[in-house]
Amino acid sequence: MTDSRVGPPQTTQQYVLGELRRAILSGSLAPGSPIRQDALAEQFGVSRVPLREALKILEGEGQVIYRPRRGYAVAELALADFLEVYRIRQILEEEAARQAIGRITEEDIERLEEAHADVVAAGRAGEITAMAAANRRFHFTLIDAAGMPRIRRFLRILWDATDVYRSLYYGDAGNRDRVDHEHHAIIDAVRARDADELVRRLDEHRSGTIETFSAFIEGREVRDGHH
Amino acid sequence: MTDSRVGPPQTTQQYVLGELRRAILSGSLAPGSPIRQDALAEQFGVSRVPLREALKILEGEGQVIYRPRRGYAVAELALADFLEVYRIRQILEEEAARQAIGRITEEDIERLEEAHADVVAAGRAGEITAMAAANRRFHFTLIDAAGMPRIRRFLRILWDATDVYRSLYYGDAGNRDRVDHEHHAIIDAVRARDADELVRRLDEHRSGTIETFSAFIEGREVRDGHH
DNA sequence: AGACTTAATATTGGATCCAACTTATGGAGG
DNA sequence: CCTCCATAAGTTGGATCCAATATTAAGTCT
Repeated sequence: MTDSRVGPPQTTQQYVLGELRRAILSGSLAPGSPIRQDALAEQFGVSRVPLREALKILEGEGQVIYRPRRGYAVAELALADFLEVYRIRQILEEEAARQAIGRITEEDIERLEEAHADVVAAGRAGEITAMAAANRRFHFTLIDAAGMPRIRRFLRILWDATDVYRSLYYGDAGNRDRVDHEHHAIIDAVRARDADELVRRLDEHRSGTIETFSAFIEGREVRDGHH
Repeated sequence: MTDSRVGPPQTTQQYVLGELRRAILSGSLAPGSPIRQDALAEQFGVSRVPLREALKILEGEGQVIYRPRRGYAVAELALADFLEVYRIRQILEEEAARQAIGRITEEDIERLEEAHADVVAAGRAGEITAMAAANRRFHFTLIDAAGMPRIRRFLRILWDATDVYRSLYYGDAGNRDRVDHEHHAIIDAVRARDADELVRRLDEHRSGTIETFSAFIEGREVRDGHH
């Protein structure tokens, strides 16, 4: 997803990192559950050393929580955390969009349209995971055009933090149509090199997911008694 | 290993992480230089395992660069990187400041003044390191008041990225006076609960350092022939 | 002399082992 | 029945060891 390029023989820690991301995303490592290093390492067929280094990366991204001598646990997103993530995304994506408008090339825009076509195709096929992946490619094509590597990194972390919930949104067919329209509007704004319009469209695009996620997380918090 | 530390018994990786930060900050690990794990581990009196975990954290923060099978090297800041860091700081610190204005307590403001007093005192004593530390406490008191942990984390990373150069700025007595005035203006804006004014003052405060650093980094790049 | 091969040396990556600490378990006493 | 303490089991943290790869040095051939 992030760096799943093939070719150079991967190190074990990179492999484990990928598996961990997948496990967290798929929910087989549920939010809040402790991570037993021995069991996981055996499951992955590796020793604990590369597992621990991968966990350190995830800790830095806030995907897992670490307490010395107590070990790691999968992070849980409280509603407040979730809203903060989206607020920061709004701020940083605005900056990235404005930078991108002045630098984006015709090829980038083609990639944008390709990614969007993949989103629609995956949506029709009902392949939620592929849809989420294409959606991410769509948005990061724009973000990459800004040429700001640190913003890019932060945004990747923020996207990862809420990725667990993304399938929720795409599961609904109505939302899929909505995404279709909104992506079109985004592409149009890019074509027109209209930064203000682009930012407006991006905000609009985000607002839909915020509502869906907020409702879900709030429900979960009430259920689990996080008060 | 000398256990001359206070508080909860630290793990070795935390100790090593602190030492690494110090070494990078002080320049004894110079930007661009490769990190020989064996030598460093011996120097710190530990094995390579905790060292590597600490390096993974620094990699996540962008303080070191990692290439599989080639090892780690201390990161170098190109001018473009530097400007990006400050641009992101401007954006995120504006958000933090606006949130803080509505939530900051009288005690927080007292802490702000205390930290500033420490800045001035250290400045007079010519203790650059202490001055930088107090300055950081000053700014993060404000940032903490925003109650946005992710913004806080990002800002810490951004501050760390440029900390190597900070002593440069504080070395100059004129800059020290300038900081004194600007901090006062910031505190006044907080007291008045004037968010717009606060953001203006923060921007102004940042602009001074940008000039100093830019000139320095540009000079270094020309010297070292970074194209 | 320079380019290419091949051997040596250095360095990183990962596995195993042991120590230190934390959490769970089982009594003993109130 | 509950609390407190001691013990046992489980888990993490770190050191050492070995394998895999990268880098440097030496040698060979044109």
